[in-house]
Amino acid sequence: MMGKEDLSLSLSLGFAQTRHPLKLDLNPTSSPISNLQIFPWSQTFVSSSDHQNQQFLGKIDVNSLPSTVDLEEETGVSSPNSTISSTVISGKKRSEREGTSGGAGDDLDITLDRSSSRGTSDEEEEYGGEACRKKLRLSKDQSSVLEDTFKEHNTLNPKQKLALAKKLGLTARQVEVWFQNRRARTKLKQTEVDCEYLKRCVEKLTEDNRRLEREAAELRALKLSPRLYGQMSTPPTTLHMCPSCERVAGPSNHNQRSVSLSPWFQMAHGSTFDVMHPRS
DNA sequence: CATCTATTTGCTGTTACTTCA
DNA sequence: GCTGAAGTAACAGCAAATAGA
Repeated sequence: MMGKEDLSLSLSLGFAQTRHPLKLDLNPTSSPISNLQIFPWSQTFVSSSDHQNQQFLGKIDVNSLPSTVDLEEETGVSSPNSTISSTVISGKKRSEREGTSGGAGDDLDITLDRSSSRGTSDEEEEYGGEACRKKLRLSKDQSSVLEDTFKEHNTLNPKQKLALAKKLGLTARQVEVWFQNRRARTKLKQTEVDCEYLKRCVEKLTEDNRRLEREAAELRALKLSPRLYGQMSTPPTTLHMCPSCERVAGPSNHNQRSVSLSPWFQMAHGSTFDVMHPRS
């Protein structure tokens, strides 16, 4: 079984979704998320000849396509070292749809891929003619290899999928499902991290807002006091807000993070006021 | 070249099973 | 042994990309 620690190892904003990229760039320079590991393989590999694929090929020989025995595995014979139980299948729409597919691709193994483990005739025979949904538990070794492979590539091309399935004694469909679920878990974990970060941002902004409102009220009170206002060497109107960046700045230090304030303000609040890192 | 259709692939949400406290 | 929660394998449905007609 895989713990949360395992998941956290693989968190990445670079989660490769080529069609639905996760675009959440909250703060590229200071976000805690930026500390998370960005995998070098986050770009999806499509061609079997690219570099990442070759790295993968170094571990698994994808050129040796599954034998006849492997094809039999594809039809639902599960790993001998896996725990198997069965239950009545919930639905077969996809199986029916995909079971009729095939023939268009030049790689039969790949074409058969999605129709495997979906209540084929072999499977039905194995479970007494009743369509069954097998729920197996992957062994530690299988999970470990899958996890290692996922760390290198979070998607697999058909050849890699088949090779990995062969290596693990699983069906290509099982490998595909595992990777789908693994990507989903990664994304969920990342969403949780992003959510926590946004929460902290909201809390900080809320606090900043409160503090600024307090300070504005104090400034208004000071301005209404004729004695204090008359002693000011610089009128409070020397504070400006930049219309573009909306930062408060003095007359000569536009866009600086630490803003020098008028003496009357320093009296009340100290020497400087950091716009981005106000004192709490 | 534009359009249509079939196929593939990944994502999301759900279901069902396993494990564990 | 029972139970609920958490984890996860397997699935359905959908959308987007792609290839071929």
